[in-house]
Formats: sequence, C-alpha cells, structure tokens
Amino acid sequence: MAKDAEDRRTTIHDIARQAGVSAGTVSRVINRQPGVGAATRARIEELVSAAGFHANVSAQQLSTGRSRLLGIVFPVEMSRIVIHPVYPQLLAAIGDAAAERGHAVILATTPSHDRLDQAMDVLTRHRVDGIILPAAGPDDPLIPALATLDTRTVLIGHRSDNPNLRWVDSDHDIAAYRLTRHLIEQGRKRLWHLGGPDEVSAARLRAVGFQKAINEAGDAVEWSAVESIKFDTGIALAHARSFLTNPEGSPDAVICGSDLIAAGVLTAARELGITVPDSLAVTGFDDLDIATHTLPALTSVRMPLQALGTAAVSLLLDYPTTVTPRSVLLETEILYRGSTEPFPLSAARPRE
Amino acid sequence: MAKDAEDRRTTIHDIARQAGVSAGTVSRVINRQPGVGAATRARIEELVSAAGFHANVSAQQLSTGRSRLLGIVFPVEMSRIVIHPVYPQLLAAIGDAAAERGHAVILATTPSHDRLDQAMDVLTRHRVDGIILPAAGPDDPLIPALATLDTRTVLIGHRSDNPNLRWVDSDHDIAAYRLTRHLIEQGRKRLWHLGGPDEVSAARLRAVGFQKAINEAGDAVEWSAVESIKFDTGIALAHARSFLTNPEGSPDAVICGSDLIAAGVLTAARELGITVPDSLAVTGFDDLDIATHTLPALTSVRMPLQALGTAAVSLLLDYPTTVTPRSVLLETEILYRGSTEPFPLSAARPRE
DNA sequence: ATATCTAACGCAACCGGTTTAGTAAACCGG
DNA sequence: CCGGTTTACTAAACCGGTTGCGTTAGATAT
Repeated sequence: MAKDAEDRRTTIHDIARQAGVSAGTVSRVINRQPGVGAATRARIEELVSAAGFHANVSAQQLSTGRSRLLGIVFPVEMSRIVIHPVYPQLLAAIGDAAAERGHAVILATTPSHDRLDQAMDVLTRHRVDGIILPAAGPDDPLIPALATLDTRTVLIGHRSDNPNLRWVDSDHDIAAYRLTRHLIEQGRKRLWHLGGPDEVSAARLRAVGFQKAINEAGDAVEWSAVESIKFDTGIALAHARSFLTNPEGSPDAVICGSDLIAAGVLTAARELGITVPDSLAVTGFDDLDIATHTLPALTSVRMPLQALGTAAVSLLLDYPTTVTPRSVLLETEILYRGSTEPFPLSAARPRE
Repeated sequence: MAKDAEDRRTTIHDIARQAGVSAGTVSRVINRQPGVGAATRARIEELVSAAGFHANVSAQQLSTGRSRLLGIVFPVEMSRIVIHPVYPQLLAAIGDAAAERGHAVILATTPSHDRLDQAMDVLTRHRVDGIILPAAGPDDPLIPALATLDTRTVLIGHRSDNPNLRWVDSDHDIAAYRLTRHLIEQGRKRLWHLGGPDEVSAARLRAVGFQKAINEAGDAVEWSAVESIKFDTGIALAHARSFLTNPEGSPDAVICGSDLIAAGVLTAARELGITVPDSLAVTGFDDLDIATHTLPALTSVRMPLQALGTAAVSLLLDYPTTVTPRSVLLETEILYRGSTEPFPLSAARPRE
C-alpha cells in the first residue's frame, strides 16, 4: 500500500478531526442533510472548501450503491459509417445534462461489433446508474445486448419497441413531412429524396415523412427516392450530378437527409448552372454550420440536441421518485432559408 | 439501504462461498496473481464466468488507490469553434487504448469557460488515474488549471512547455513542409496557404511548415497566407472565390489547413473553370472521407489517430514502472492523390 | 523419523465514505 | 420539578474488494 501520509488526499475523517466532530456529521453536511446545527455546519463547510475536499465517489458508490456514473456506449463501427458533426455536440449535451444532476459520463467503446463484451464489461464493472446509446440504428447488435443488462437504458435516435429499453428521439418524420408539404404548396412538381444511410433510424424516418407527404399529394407530383447514401458531401455531389442531368427528368426540389448531403446537391446545381431556389429547391437536416454558409443559405431542420440530452438523462435518473414515461419525442425546428425561398413568390409578396 | 438480497450483484464473497475458499483467494485468481493451486484456480474461474461476475471497480479503487479511470476533458466551447470529424475518431482511439490497458474513460465537460470547475470536480471526485485534453489550443484556460491538479495530464495536439504536463502530437509542421516542397519541386510558382483557426495549435504548426518551405525557396516563388479561418467548407469556398479571381494574381497551388477547407477550394475552382491539378494544385489535411470523393481526389495528410490515443494512454499509465518521456511526436503520412498530380508530368512518366 | 522449507490458503485490517441505532443535552408544557 | 419529546451528535457496522501476515499440510532434506 505504501502511501505517504503526506500525499494522501483529504478524507472526510480529516475534516471531522479538524472540526472536532465525527465523520457522520461531516457526511451529513456535504450531502445537505438535516440534523446538524447551524454553527457546526458553517464551521465544517468552511473547512471543506479550505481543504478543497471532494468526496471520493468510489467510497460513496460502495456504501450507497449508486455510482453517479452514466455509461455512453460509443459504437465505433457505426461512427465509421456516420461520422457526423452532431455527434460531439450530442455528447456534450449529455455530459452537461448529467453534470447538472451530479452525474458523470463514462465512455464504453467497442473496437468492433464482435467485441461488444468490452463495452459491456466497462458498464457492469463500474456499476453505472444508467446507459445511453446515442445515434442508435435498427440493427445494432448492442440493442439486444443492452436489453439484457438490467441497468436502465435509453436509446437516442432509435424508437425501439423492446420493453426493457427507453428512448428519446426528435420528430424527424414530421419535420420531413412539413418540409415536403411546404415545397409542394410552393408549386414544386418533381420532388426527389436523397436520404442518409439505412443503418441510421433518423434517416429512415426522414424518408418516411417525405413519402407520406408525397402520397397525400397523389398524382399532383412526380417523385423519386434514393435512400441510403452516406452522410458525405462528396458522394452526394456525385449522385446529384447524375440525377440533375438525367434526360428522363430531373427534380425541381431535393429533400436531403442531412446538410452534408444538401451541400453536395447545391454544389452540383451550381456546376450545372441550375439556379437555387428558382429552378431547384434544396433542404437539409441538422442545421450544421455549413447551412448558413452555402449560397444561398440552406433551409434545414434543427435538432433539439440539448433537450435530447436532458431528456435522456431524466429518463435514466427520475424513475425512482416519479413515474417516468418510457419514451420522449421532441419537436424539431424548421429554419426556412434562401434555398427554398421561391423567387417569384417572395417578389410578389407584399412587405409587412 | 433496503436492498433485496435477490437483486444484489454477485460479490467476491459469493464466489468464495461457492468455491469453498476465502475471498482473498478469489481476489488473487481474478487478478492473475500467484499463490493459488491450479485446481482451485480452475474451479474459481469456472464459477466466475458462470455467475458473470465482474469485480466492482469502486471497491478496487478504495483498496488499491487506483481508479482505472482516465479523464477526458471535453472542451465544449472549443468544439463550437472546431467541430471536426476527427474528434469522434480520436475519442474512440483513446477509448480503445484505455480499454486495452484495463482502463475506462470518463468525460469531463465544461458548459463554458467560466465553469471549468465543473470539469475539475468530476476529475477529482472520481480520482482519475490520468487526464487527457484532446485538441488543445495554446490559450486554453484549462491548461494552467490542469497543471495544478497533481494528476498526470497529457495534451493531444498542443506542445505545451509547462513542465507539469506531457503531450503527444503529430508532425503537422513537417508534413506541411514536405507538401509545400513537393509542390515547389513540381514547378508551382504561386503558393497560397489557407489555414485553420488560430485557436488550434495544429493549424498554427501547419502554417509554420508551409512558411519554412517558402522561406527556403526564396524569390523563386510567390506566396500568401490567410490564416485563421474556421474548419468550414462554406467559409473556405467564399475565400477561394475571392482569391482565385483576384486580378492582382492568383495561386497555382493552395495548401489548406484541413480537407474541409480544401473541399471549398476545389468547389470554387470548379465553378470558375480552373482545372485541378493542371492549373491549380490543392492539398488538405486529416484524410477525411471527403478527400477520396472529390474530383479529383484530394492529396491529404493522414493523422496517426490510433497511435496518438495509444501514446497518450501510455504516457499516463507507464510512468510507475518505466521511465516515460515527457512528450511523443508521431509521424504523419502524406497521401498523394489527383489534386496535386501534375498532368504533364504524369503523362510523360513511363509506366512501370 | 524429525527438522526445515515452501506452496496454498485463511484471517482480518483497511480503503473512505453512509447510515442506523443509541445517547446526552436542551426544550417544553403543566 | 418532572416526564416526555426533540435536537445534535457519536459510535460502529457496512459496502466489496485487496493485501500483509499467519497457519497448515505436504514435500524435501538430514
């Protein structure tokens, strides 16, 4: 063990000795529990902040059974498919929400799909109070694995019907539906959908919303859908070059599964001399930085990332005290920008 | 405490009872320590895996003093400036490297720069064995804060001279130097540098390497440098449109601080009818997905992300046993692709 | 056969908190 | 002034592992 008494961290007993009280009293003070006199409490609080004392979470875990730790499963293989800028932001949102509730976040990574056990190991060994699987997809083998773990688990971005799991998601389908309706009401007649990868539930739902609006419009519009391309501007560019020059017919509106994809479409349009929004409307998803820097700026759908994080954490931690819903669906916000602004219409519209 | 005996996790004592030995013996088995007979060891290992037993890390932390936890400080404000696709990959690399060494990774996020204490809190309360600050920049207030913490700390991506800190980095400057030399040797005469944000040390070093090659070339070449733009394709596009049409002279080679920036330059070139690589060479950094999807494919510099993660973890954990260097500098790999392939030269080159 | 050594284990203290049961003093109404 | 209640606090068990030391049994040396 060979620890110098010198470099040992301050413990609750050190504080207790200095304050002339027992360890139990100090414990009550740092946990803001009743049963301590005002004077004693003040004296102890003074000593605590003077010594820079921080209670050892491991010791707390041992005696209370709660680790104040949330596990985030980070699917590496998935991230090779979907390296997406919202990822870090979502992580940060979860981290903040957890911190707000006095919890920290531990990362459980899997180097590959046949090494799930590595992630599961971390989660169980650290006795996490809850698990979050962000950017989950429908066929992720982690989902059944986590469902067996008897630790409360929340998926973000995939609406699993597994009764052992909870989820939070944003209304991708509704947003895509509204976006498509908006374009149809503008008078667009040939709508294409260029969606994100099939492995991502969000991408699928966006396609569903598009399809619903199309179905409602009936024969009034032509449509086509390329689903399942990667969230990649370069790949989108190649696709767009092809369908924008198709002699059999090309779109006057493209609903994209992500701003990254929409950026590729805008580039292709510019190359081909197709003016946006006059001859072609383009929409994206996620409201990335790039959406405000394209020419014209890109109509996009902002995800409630902060709220997703907060809701996920709440679903994990609020259960013991209140009745918690099994799932939470959050609203997105559509930001209409230049890429869908119909020139004739806007010119005709009276100033207000 | 009110725990059912039922849903309690299996402990080392449960295993011990089942095996008819003491807890100490079980402990020696799961830690692969000597002093246990072969038969007993086999019997215990059997029981451990049958029960799915995973030792409680908190209990281990308490008795050994080691938490088997590495803290990653996740600078949220920074990520607003630099939302970059290598970020998740680097995180994953660190996670894997840590897992390999039997450690897990805990995230310490700061909602803002004046709430550093939140991150520091997490780190100290969980008694992390080491701290990693990825994508560090020169003026990050976290750096002095972490230096006072008397927990071993490694910066990734910033070569701090603070003696209390260690760092790992890749040789951005050397790569940029080689890249620039390569272009000069090709006969390029007017080289522009379009670098990433000043807040990121990597971006600064890339500028330094460019400058060194330029200085060596002397009067043989013209040059110009726009430093400090965000890692953003849209912004880069705007810059490129401007300097590629500058009547006072435009470049025949652009060295970019990131593939995201290079993608913008390629788009601008295409818009303006400038052929790449014949009239203009373009290079990027980071070898993102997009680099292989542009037309032509983008010459780029691949960062040794996996190795950076491994080295950082090693710098944190190898100290007690061996002498550890204070810093590690890793090599990058330059991938020459179409965007710098000089057409005349390649046509003249005999097939091999 | 006896003394000596060693490998294999048990015992129990310990890590740093939390929490329950218990005690002493203060307080309160009549 | 007394019995009863409340308040402030202590002591100690406990959480689940680890580890130094002591014990025992079997192997080896004499």
